[in-house]
Amino acid sequence: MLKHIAVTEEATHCSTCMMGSVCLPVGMPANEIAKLDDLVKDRIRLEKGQTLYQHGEKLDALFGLRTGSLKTQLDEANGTHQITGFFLPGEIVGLDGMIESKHSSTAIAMEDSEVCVVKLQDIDEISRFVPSLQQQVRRLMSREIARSHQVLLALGSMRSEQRLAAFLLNLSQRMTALGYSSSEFIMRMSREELGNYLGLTLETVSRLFSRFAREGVIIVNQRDVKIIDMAALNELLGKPC
Amino acid sequence: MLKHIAVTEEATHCSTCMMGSVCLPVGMPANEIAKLDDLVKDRIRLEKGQTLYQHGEKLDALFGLRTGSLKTQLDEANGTHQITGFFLPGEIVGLDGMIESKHSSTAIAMEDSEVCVVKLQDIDEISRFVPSLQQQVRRLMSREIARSHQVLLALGSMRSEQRLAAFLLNLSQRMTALGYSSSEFIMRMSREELGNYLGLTLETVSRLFSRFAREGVIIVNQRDVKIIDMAALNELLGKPC
DNA sequence: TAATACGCTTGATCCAGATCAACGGGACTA
DNA sequence: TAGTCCCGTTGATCTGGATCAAGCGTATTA
Repeated sequence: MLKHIAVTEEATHCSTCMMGSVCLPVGMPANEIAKLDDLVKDRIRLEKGQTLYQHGEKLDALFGLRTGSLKTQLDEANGTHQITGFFLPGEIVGLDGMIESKHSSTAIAMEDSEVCVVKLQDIDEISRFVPSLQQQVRRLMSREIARSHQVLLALGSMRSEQRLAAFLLNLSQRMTALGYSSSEFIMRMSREELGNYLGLTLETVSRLFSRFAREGVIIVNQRDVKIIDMAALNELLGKPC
Repeated sequence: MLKHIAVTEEATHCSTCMMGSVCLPVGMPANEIAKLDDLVKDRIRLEKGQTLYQHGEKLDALFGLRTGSLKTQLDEANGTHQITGFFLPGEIVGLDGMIESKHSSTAIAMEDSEVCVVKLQDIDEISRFVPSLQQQVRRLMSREIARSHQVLLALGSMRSEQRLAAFLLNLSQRMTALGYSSSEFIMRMSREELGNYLGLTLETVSRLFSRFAREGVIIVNQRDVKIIDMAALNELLGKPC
């Protein structure tokens, strides 16, 4: 059962939330953000491994990740699954599959996490007074599409080492946006989860980490990664450094 | 230069368009669709190979494909590209990358085509009087995300034969929605384009077509495909027939 | 403290699909 | 009518990453 928390304290309003600079309101005019206080009436606390929503469930809200990390995955008929995304604080989960008002994927907490619940109904309501909100939702959905396409690019036309390099660089950027170090971070996912996401086996992922470390590009200690040679990773992707 | 056509005739209004059942208005209440007449003020005729929009260009409209077919692709630094989607009549192009109001991909006509131009500005305008329009746009974007995730599933965890099977079944469904035969259709893309999309080489795609034909699952004649044994394709995907 | 489990690493081997190569057929051109 | 181009097919060979297998370190439990 999901653990709901009524939002009463000041700190949890969008206008005063620490995450405002990266979360749902990002890029909105300040005077409009101030009007978003009624957007989040509810939060949910998730334990590691707990499911936020499941494929087929009714969708009536988006979720802004406050703390922790989530993964989304498509469950297949044969019992396997494909991970479609890893989410960090400030990122919005649940944008996929509003078709028929049903979720098209499953979202699972990779560690103890907390999400803000944003009812679609409230979005429509508040949009009347905050014109930029609709555009904001469009922008966020568009970002999700673009993100998917980037993964598609990786899976469709990159070799294993390039996929991992692209992943590490992407994670690095997102950590920076959160105010963390761009070169040193802890990955919340297992080798298996990462392999699944990147279309590789866990063994290949493990070997790649070892190889990158041997070549002095990174330092790895289990899930703790330190990027030593950012340029080398970029070079792998054929990008000018 | 893109060829614009002012919309004056009755036939091109959304409320009376033949494509209404599959295009942007799909699923909207009839009385609301009637109010969409000012949504499309402009159409564009594209010749085969012509570019509708390019990565980085300003985005201020969505495009409803009226006739023909398009592909979207991400262009890479090294000159290669990854095709991210094939679009049939009634489908909406341009949903990706409204971030920073810039297109994140390139859209190219695979044959002579025609698109309806839907200005974002007009969507916002008309939404005031047609509440369901915003939800509709969300639904369409969500469908695009779900679609990307399906491709991601194919690229990430299917073998080559499964990818082609999934593609053929998907195409079959979409042709049905358009009122065409579900079992016989012409593919507008080359083996190379299909290979690119599916993360395979053109040779592998060609061999798969030959093999499916040899096994009596399909009949292929260049780009003309006839599905003989739909169940066999479903079986390849591990789905109950 | 040992025992079991889980996640990660590393080695050996295998194979699906890539790559290299040749050819064939239809469409367009001169 | 031959010539050229483009696209698709098919064969031979190669290889990146999968698969199979063993062992290791750390965390959890008894």
